Amino acid sequence: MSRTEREMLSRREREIMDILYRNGESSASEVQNQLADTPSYSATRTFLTILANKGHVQFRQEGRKYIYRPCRSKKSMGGIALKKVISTFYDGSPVKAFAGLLESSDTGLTPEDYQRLSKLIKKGAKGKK
Amino acid sequence: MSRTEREMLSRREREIMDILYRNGESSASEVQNQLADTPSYSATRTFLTILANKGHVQFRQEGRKYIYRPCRSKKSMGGIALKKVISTFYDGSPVKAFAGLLESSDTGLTPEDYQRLSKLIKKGAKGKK
DNA sequence: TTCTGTATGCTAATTTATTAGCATATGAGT
DNA sequence: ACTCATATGCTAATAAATTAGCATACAGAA
Repeated sequence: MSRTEREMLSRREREIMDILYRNGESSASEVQNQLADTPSYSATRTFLTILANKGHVQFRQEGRKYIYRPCRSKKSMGGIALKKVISTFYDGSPVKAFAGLLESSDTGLTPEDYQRLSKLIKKGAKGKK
Repeated sequence: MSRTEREMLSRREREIMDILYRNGESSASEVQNQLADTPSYSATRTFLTILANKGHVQFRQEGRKYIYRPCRSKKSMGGIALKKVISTFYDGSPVKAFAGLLESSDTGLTPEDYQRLSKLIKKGAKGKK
């Protein structure tokens, strides 16, 4: 299997990866219940097995069931996903992306968040010089 | 066609939408050339037509060719995509996402960027109180 | 023990996505 | 006018994704 084939996820596969990233780890039936247009249990299992074979998820046995989780870290995958969005919608500029986020009316950011952000930026700017 | 059906894009459809969002607008052959594993021209056309029927893209005739572009704005779609990534990988916290971005070694941010960000945050915090 | 609910493994059917092919139109250059 | 390159529209074939079904195992309750 070529690299691009391993990377290439179908819709359901992507959905499942997203669920696993959100949850950290899940059993097959937990995944099934969180899938849109809930498919059969065996359909769900099929995808989990495919994902395991492709090396995207690993699992451990716990009692009678398998618990699945992504192989690669949430953090590193998040970074990749973020960069892709920024590249597609914000001309590759993180600043533009962030500006867009801030100017939406319901940022959901608390005053504390703003403080934290200020700190992060100061720290970043310092590391730069 | 149900709403979820219209929303549901296949891999190629998604790829094409991303290209159109990045470019703003494109002819069929421009799209074709930017697709991974370049498919035939007619395959490309098929997808563009499907996307038009689903209401995701519109087109105008220019000379002898059609120029396609997304129906919905880059800005609003970017916001949605960003929120999805933040929800999947950063516990729904924009602050966490931004922190992750800043701490990666190659942020690509210039000192000017840091200044701009500071300003944005100050402005945001002000609007808040 | 026996029944029940929920696991897994494997297989096969169906639906969807993806592709190429062909007929046809049109503008540009010779 | 004729040819070439490049459009579009439509259709049909191929490949991949998605689904359900069935056999089986095993833990816990009756």
